Amino acid sequence: MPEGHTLYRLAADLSAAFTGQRVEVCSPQGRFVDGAAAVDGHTLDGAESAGKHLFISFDNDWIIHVHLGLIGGLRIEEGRPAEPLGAVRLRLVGRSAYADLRGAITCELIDAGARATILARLGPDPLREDGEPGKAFDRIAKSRKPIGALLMDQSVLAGVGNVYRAESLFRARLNPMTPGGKVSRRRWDALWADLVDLMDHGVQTGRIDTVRPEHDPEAMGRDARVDDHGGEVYVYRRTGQACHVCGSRVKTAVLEGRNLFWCPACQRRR
DNA sequence: TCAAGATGATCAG
DNA sequence: TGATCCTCTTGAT
Repeated sequence: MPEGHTLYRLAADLSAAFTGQRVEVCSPQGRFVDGAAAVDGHTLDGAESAGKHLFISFDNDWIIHVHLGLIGGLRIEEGRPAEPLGAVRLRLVGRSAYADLRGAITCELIDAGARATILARLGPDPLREDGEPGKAFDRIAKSRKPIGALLMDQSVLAGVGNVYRAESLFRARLNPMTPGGKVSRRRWDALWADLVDLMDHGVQTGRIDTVRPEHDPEAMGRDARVDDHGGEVYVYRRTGQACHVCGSRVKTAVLEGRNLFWCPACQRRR
């Protein structure tokens, strides 16, 4: 379930659970044995996220770089570690908690230089205080690609995934196929501010709620849907159902290899 | 029991 | 653009 807010939360939770502790590091699955051995028994200095990337730093200058991809997951549990269940790529064991990583697309050992290279590839992250929306706008304004594709491009904007893409565009009443160059600076700034707000809420609650009483009291309770991912949404995975706002049927199409959802009436192309 | 799909990204052609 | 990788859950058979 990883979009940027998930990684941000994980970094905070990992830091809270393990920072300053000597941790046991292993790879029960066997696919990260050498990397785990390089930091096993060392003190964990902290964890941070950037977009959908997670960096776990150790006192011997090695960093574990994790990208969960579509299906990866990292769970932190209290107490002594249980027998590993399933394919646990990486396990961290601290004084009173342990963490298991499964299904990640990337789990590798890197140094500070490689970390800097990864960060340099990423666009601004709405969750980071140093995120500069103007940098993303420079790319968007020059592009003829649809805004629905640009939002998913991590070199344009880091941390936004398929749910935030669909929902933020709906809330902006912006058609996903609108070319980047046709999006005004004013609309982009509003979209960015909304993403900051939505993703910050995601960090606080651990779920993606975009239909919220303070934003849209009328939509709440009318036909609000709690999606399987655990949040209340306007269009995401609501194909064929009535739009909460206008009643039109929510449409879907594949864009950038992922399912895109939008309301053809509220997000009419201008 | 098996196949499909899922909040992602990369690489070859 | 399509194939591929990673794991788990859900729904069809």
